[in-house]
Amino acid sequence: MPNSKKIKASGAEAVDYSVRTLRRQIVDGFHHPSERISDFAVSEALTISRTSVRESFQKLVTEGLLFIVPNRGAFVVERSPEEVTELYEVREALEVLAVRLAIEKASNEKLLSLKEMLSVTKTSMIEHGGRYPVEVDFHKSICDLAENKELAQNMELVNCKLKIARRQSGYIPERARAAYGEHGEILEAMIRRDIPTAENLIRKHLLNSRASFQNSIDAKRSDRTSSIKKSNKQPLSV
Amino acid sequence: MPNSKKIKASGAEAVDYSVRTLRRQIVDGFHHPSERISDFAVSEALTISRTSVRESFQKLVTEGLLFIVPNRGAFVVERSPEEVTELYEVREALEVLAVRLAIEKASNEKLLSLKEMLSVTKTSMIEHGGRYPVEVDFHKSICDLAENKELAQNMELVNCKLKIARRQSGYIPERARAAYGEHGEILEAMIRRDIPTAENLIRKHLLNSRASFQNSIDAKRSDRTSSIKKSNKQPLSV
DNA sequence: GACTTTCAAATTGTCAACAATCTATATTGA
DNA sequence: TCAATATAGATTGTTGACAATTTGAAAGTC
Repeated sequence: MPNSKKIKASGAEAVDYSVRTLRRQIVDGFHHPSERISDFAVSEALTISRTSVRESFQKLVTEGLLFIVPNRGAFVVERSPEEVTELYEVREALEVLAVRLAIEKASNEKLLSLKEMLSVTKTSMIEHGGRYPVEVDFHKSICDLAENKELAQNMELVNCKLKIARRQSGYIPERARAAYGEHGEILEAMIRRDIPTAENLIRKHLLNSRASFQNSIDAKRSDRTSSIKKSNKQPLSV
Repeated sequence: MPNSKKIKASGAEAVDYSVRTLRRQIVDGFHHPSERISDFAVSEALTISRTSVRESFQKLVTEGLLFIVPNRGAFVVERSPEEVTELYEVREALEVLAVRLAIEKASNEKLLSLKEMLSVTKTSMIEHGGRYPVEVDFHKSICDLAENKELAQNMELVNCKLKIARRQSGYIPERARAAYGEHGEILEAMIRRDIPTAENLIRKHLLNSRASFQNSIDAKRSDRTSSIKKSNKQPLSV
């Protein structure tokens, strides 16, 4: 278990420390779905008490990343293809709302600065050999412009779950490039304050993302017999 | 503190017991917004350990019902009018999705049985002197028909938060009657499999609900000086 | 009298230990 | 050899206790 920080959090932060560490480890694929996570092991790794770890387990259960079987322990949630479809359905509803609110609320300056950021991202993408840097999250930016914390929280949870599911598929450079183009189109519609077009575009964008993801899963499944280890690379929010 | 059940939950259920009890108490208004809840007091009332109560606090924080100030304790979340607006915006997105999915998935039998239930509810409403019985939740039924657990979970959390906020307003019989009529119209459109109309109707319905709620709040605020205690009645999901 | 300082009671954050439960190995019997 | 049982080890669920922090009243100062 990688302890990026062994520094014990002072005050009331042991639980928070545990939550942050475990969430990152699960999202980054250090703990794979259906794996059991021992509270004792975590408490030793983070040098905090089991009590704090168990409190963090409860938070992660509510976030939908873990489930607890009584007297058996905590396990990383594994999602069926049907559940991934459900996640995409909810995500679409939330993202469409985000786009609409962002159009209604965001100033021209903010939209143009996002466009500028997108352009920088494109350059950066070329430099990284076609790799779309995750730290610049287009969808997160839109959500911020929507200025709705409830929406942000719901989107965060849904996208976190999707990110975990998406780890099964590898990184697809063509899809990342296509996604960049689609982001640009959506933003152009937003700058024109054209709500219907922007909503349609984000719907199509998410449909493409979903199709690419599910194709990739199906492809992986067909050559499951090969012993090639699954990619450890970071999946994207595209 | 009312202990509806003093029976100690066996196995790994102490936390769950605490979560259910506290959630109900908060939603039912036994604990008002901004009130501090002492883990020690709860542990004594439920005859379980503080550890279990504290684990349940973490769950309720993630659900958005509590917030924790380090070394100060847990407090019931209080929502500003702006945050209520945010909740309604997200609720609308989720409910519209629920209606669409329900139209796509539900059988005629299920829709007609819901219509039947609505009719029974109307009769029951008249018997109860215009009081819309909460146990029959139209919106929850639609959500069940949508067959999307992720959606159900998000809606549950959002509606739970709205229920708490709505406690500030009293029960408005006229609104309940109007809501009943609107529910009927929505259902008729669903039976006709008319997605656009059903979506428009649910949007209008939620807009009306929101307007009624906010008017009621404003009215209450204007005669805040009167010492009449706020109603302890159960608010509705209309 | 108003304002700071001190200090004790109360509450929270954390921990280590005990009891209950599960798991996996070893043993027994056919 | 295989299945069923017994048992020891490991893991979880729960508890009470200790340390750290906050609160609020009492005492002291200007």
